[in-house]
Amino acid sequence: MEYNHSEIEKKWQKKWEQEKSFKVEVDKNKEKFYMLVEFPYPSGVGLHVGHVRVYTASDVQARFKKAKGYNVLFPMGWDAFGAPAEQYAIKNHIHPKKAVEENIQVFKGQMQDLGLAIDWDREFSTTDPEYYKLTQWQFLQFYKAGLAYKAEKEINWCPTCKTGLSNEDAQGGVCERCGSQTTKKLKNQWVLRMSNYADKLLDGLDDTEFLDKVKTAQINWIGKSIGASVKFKLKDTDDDLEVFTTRCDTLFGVTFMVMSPEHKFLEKYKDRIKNLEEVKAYQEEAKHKSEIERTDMTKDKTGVKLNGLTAINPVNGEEIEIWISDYVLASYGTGAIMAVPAHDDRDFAFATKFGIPIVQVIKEPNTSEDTLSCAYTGDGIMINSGFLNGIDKKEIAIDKMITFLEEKNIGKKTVNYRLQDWIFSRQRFWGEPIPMIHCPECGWVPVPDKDLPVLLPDVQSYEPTEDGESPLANITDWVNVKCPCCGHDAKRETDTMPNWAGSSWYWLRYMDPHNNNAIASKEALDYWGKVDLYDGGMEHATRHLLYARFWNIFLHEQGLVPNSEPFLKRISHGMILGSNGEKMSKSKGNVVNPTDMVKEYGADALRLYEMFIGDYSKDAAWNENGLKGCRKFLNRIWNLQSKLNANAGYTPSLESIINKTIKKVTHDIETLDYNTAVSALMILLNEMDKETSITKSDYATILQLLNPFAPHITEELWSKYGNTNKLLAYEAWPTYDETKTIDETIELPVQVNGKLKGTILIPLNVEETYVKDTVHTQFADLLNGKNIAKEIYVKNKIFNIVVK
RNA sequence: GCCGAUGUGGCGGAACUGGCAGACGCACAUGACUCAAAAUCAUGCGGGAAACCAUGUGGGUUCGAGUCCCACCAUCGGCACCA
Repeated sequence: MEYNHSEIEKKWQKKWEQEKSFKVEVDKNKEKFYMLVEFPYPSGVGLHVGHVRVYTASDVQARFKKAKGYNVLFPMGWDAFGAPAEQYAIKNHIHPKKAVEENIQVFKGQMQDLGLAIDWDREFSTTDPEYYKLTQWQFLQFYKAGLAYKAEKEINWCPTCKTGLSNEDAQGGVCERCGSQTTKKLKNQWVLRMSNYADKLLDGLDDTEFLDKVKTAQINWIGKSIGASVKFKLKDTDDDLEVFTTRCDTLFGVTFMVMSPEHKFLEKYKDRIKNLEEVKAYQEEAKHKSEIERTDMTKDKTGVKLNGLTAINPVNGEEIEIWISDYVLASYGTGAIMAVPAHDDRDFAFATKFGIPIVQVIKEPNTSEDTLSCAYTGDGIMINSGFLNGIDKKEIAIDKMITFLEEKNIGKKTVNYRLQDWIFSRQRFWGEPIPMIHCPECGWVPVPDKDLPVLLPDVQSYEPTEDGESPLANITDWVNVKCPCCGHDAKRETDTMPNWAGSSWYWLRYMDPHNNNAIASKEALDYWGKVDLYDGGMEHATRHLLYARFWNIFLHEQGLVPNSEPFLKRISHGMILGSNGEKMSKSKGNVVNPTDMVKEYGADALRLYEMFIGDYSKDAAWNENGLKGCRKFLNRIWNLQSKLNANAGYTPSLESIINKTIKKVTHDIETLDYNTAVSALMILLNEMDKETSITKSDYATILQLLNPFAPHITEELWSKYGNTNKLLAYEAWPTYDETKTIDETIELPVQVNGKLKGTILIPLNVEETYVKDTVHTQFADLLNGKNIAKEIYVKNKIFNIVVK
């Protein structure tokens, strides 16, 4: 017999809503648990079955922790600024605000159909003026702390989106919004000083329980590297050409230097450069290359020698030629390097191509000194290196060189980071306006707090402009204002914030979402504290997660939030792939719509299936037959009601398996092993089905254990057969008796030479002689005429006989 | 190139600190019910006639290895002309 899922699911969803079953308030008598899942962009296409997996897993945690007695905060909201909403609006010729409203309704409806235990009273969108007022206010705190500045910067530029991008948004030279190749463009930008926080972002990881791969991704992105800065005198000038190196021990092997094509000395000393035309041509060429072309390692090295400029090696006074090449990046270190071709692959390739001398300073073991067919980068004895000669450990040589450089004041120990400041300006319409005003008299002036929020104006066209200006720049009514300082005519900043701004503090807002005066009340911030469990995709490991931590560390320093680190534990989930094992996409025709699945099989079956589909952290391919199987399981749970008898307590023959299952499901939910938790429930059902009848207690327990996965059907059956009149959603999690999870008789495997020959039944913890006798009796045939060399008994585990 | 992860039946996947490999589900096969089909229920289901052989490949440690060690192969992910 099948149950009517639509009827039951609607019934309980309505009940939970009416009773506000999942509404939560600060309650200091209870321990809190904050379950956070990344809030979605409400795009036009609706929920993906991948969302269902993540939200269900979070919901299982939320319901489970609630049943365990925690005060659970499980909120949801909308990250609605940024590309998807804007693209959808442009395509459908509606205002982004309207598009967002429509899409939120679709998303929310789909989430409610899943029966998620969300406190909807805490819902908000990053595009709500009440919310972005506070985003703007926080930007101003960065500004006032000297951490937001406007600067002419070489930035990543997406020619398709016509907007600037941060380094994080242009990873690998590809625009995160549209996938186009990015180029470099010099632009006046708002920037946040995130690089000042590199060490704090690294050290803070120790206070988290992030997955190792998440930590590693962040550590790689921050890219801390310890070395030395060294000054090379520019011959016949007062300037030094400063470089950063991690191998200052090879300083005697420097035979040339390389500046990036953007280096400022090229402009400063253009009069001295004799081949300026050639240099200019090279600079121009570099400028027009995309990031991908520039960083393509397979291409040949290119470069131009600067005629008329030379440097002096500070350790031996030798004159060194200077080149420019695009393999040196303007954005890292000092934008110039000392080249040691004997011991660096890139420098070696460059020197070989252009016929520059190569001086070996580290002796490669077991070779003669003059056979260098490629750069040698290993350990060896220092040679041709003056006071370093004979040292055979690079650490010692480096230390000695740093001491020398510092004594002579020509260099010092330096730390460099790959992490750069956060380019915070976007030339797009659909984002938070940056609340700054430019006055010809006063310069940049922050919008006073009382004038926040700076609302987005209603406009005719929100398409990006050709000239790289924000679409807001054309709206003169909006742009022209009086200076808040002196009253002079002034202009608003027309750039908007990146979509990462709104998501950089949203978890704080959930704590107290209707507070008109502050991010959240002190009471709420103190009580809810850190997010206990934060679920999100790996694609955010070096973007959202880095920005959010940076933002929170800053707020903490300002005394605005109690913790420096916002998230205790970060986990990531695998994707749901199409049935062909490929990523779901319209063009591949393998998209599964969760709404169709809910209609046909029910939300409970869909939830259960997505929890059962496989290891939560790994990708899994969709298989509708698997979903059918889970629906079948729920039908069998439903039909179990026909087997109920009037006996009290657990059925004796089921007592052990019930206790074991409570233990396993509890453990597996805690360790996020949802698939094995579901499997344990299936095993329990199979056992119950074998009985001719079961008790109400038997039934009640399996319903409770199943409840986090399939909340509707269990709630319905609980209302008929449960132990209490309360909703199952309010019931405490079942407990188990450890002694009842232990079997008194065990089946012991018996091996001969490590190969399984059979099993014997023995009482638990029985003495070894008994086991030995039993084995010898039961396996007499096998042992007959054999020479027993050794017998190994591992208590209650195995009996192994070694024969010759 | 560096760092990390993964590799188990036809498929998704189980297997705690080394101790019965393949739990659970799907698919498949046979049977029951049915005029028939679907649904449901029951049984079987890694290979091999068997001894045995099987957890990417080749070695090793061990009474015993999916699990530990060494080498390699493959796939995926992160970083990458980062000095």
